[in-house]
Amino acid sequence: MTKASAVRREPHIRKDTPSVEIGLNAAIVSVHNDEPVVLVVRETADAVGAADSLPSGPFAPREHRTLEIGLRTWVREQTGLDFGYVEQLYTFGDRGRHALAEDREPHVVSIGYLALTHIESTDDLQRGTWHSWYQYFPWEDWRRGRPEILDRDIIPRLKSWAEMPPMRNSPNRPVERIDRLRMCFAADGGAWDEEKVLDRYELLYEAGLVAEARRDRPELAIANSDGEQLGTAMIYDHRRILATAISRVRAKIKYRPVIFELMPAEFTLFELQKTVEAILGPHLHKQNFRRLVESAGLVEPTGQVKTRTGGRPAKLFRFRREVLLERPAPGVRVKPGRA
Amino acid sequence: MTKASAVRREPHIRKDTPSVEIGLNAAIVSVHNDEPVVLVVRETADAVGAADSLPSGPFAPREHRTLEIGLRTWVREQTGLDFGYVEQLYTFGDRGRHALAEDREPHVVSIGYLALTHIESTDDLQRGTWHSWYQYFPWEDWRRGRPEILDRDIIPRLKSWAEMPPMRNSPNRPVERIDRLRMCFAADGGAWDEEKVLDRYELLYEAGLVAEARRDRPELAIANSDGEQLGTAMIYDHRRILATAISRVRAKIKYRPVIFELMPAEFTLFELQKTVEAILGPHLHKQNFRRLVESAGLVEPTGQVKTRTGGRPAKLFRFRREVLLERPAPGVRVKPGRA
DNA sequence: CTAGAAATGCTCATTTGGAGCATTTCTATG
DNA sequence: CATAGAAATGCTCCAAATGAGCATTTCTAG
Repeated sequence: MTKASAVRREPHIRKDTPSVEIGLNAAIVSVHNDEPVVLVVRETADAVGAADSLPSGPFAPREHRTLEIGLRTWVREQTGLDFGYVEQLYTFGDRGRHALAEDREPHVVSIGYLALTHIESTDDLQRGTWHSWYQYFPWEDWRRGRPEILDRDIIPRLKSWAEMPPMRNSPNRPVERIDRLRMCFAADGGAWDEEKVLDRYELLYEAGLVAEARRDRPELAIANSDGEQLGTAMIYDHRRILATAISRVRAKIKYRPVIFELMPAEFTLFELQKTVEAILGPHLHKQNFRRLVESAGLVEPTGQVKTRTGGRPAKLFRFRREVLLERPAPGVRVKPGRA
Repeated sequence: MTKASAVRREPHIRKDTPSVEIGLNAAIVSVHNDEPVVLVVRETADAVGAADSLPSGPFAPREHRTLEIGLRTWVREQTGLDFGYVEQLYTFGDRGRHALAEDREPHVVSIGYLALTHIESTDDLQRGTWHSWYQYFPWEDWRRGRPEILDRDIIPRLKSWAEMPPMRNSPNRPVERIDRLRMCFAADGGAWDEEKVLDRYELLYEAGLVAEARRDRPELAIANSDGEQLGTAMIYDHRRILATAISRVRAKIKYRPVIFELMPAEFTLFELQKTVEAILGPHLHKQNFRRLVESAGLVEPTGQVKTRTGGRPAKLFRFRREVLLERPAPGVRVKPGRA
């Protein structure tokens, strides 16, 4: 390979570049009744293979001044919802990976976004279908202890996949598979890391255990047709985008005060804790949680109290914005990997 | 706004969507002689307005099976370098933001990547131009204490920008500007957060203080033509991508063992510390750093020692891969915000 | 042989984080 | 009205992690 002499003069302007379409996809997350939920647009069920999808649409540079404006436009059109907080997650170049490989389809690159919102009104509730995110990822639901589906369905099937001789053309040696299984699913005694949602989904996809994998690589369907469905499938790569979203929120609330995007203006500390636990999984010591958020300066009392809590009235708090100016990375710094 | 009834049937396939070109850009980072460096492709200087750029090229879905393969292809072609570790950073929808707004140009969306590599040979050194990243961001260089450019040029000019009445059409109220200034640049007594590289660059861009802003919005050029250049400019949005890359590495080495991508196979703990300090800024207590990486299980001794270190010979260590299986988020957990 | 520079080993005071006991103050109920 | 039950809150204790610095060991240069 020659060196810098090979530099092309104008690498950015090529007339013969085939066109690419950009899809914008929003994982809109909220917490309702202590349940983490995501806004899905249900496709009509009369079509065969209909599946849930995230609000989404193509980026039209002439109409949308920025990617984010395009996203907000599509979401507003499809659900009527105006969300506040949004951040970009990731750009996937192979959505519905092999399924759309036919050369006549325009190649679609999809950009996933995470939006956080608080459901204020029943109106908000009816703007689409809010589904618990655990419907798509039942193995992530540790609220009632370690989910059975792990030891009953997932780990055994992944184990046999990991021990299988890797297919030709696959760069994965078996040792790597077994290691990834251990890392992602805490197979032998390791600690469960609640942030590895995406890694787990991608492992299941590679192993051909989620419906999307069988959809994209029909040759897998025969081998893995038995056994329980692992979560509800979604259209294209939307479940992967949702997995990315969950990973991101779970990581981010620890060093950015984004949890307050999910709260009303005033709340009790226990309500805040319940919301954090909805996102991360329930494992927080009540008194220590209180000490944590108060001493971090994340909240301040409003002076009001809330009665009919079932016990002693609780002080109401609000988010203390000044914390952003005081600390470099303010967030609910619960320790990772103890769900 | 109506609700879910407005859902479009096939939001992903629109024949009338204008074409978009995707640019792939690599910030290839290394550490050479304790200096953090990035691989730039220098444009010929004979053209007016020539500027440094990152290795980059358009994504061609027919030729490139994935985005990442496309990126590697362009980098190999332009520099001859094969890097190992790479991760996607962010997708920018408005590169060279207003400059290319002419409707006839194809709209370009650029995806930035971060690659980490160790410079093995002098051959690697000659594959392009390795520039210290502080050439582009002199205000990030705290190796000899707080950089003078901050108090001499940056903060005063940002202060007057923050106090200026916001332009019409701008949603920023002055109070927000002053707060962002405080957050990003630790204006009054706050702690400098070494991870906020991108935030600082974007603030300078908005304030019209970097050359790219004057290039994209010529009306700013008059107001801000005086004063020192703030760092070397780059083509399109490449400096923004580099800022994103620096932010990401600085954050990531704290919870992922990516620092070892920058190291040779064997190294002394002090060499490791120097590399970390090159990335983060120098502020580490030697003995505690050693305790940190050893007790975290990040490294293991090879049994060899390295002499001619200028003093007592140093034990050689290597990265201990098993740590990935043992800990959820292994990294050099130095405290944030103390550079 | 000696000074200087690094590498290494250890100690000590603080801070932070995990657990649990004890008290206070509501609501629901007989 | 008195009492049980449920939460909210206040505090204490202990162990682990972190920040600083002193002391020793073992090279190289001169």
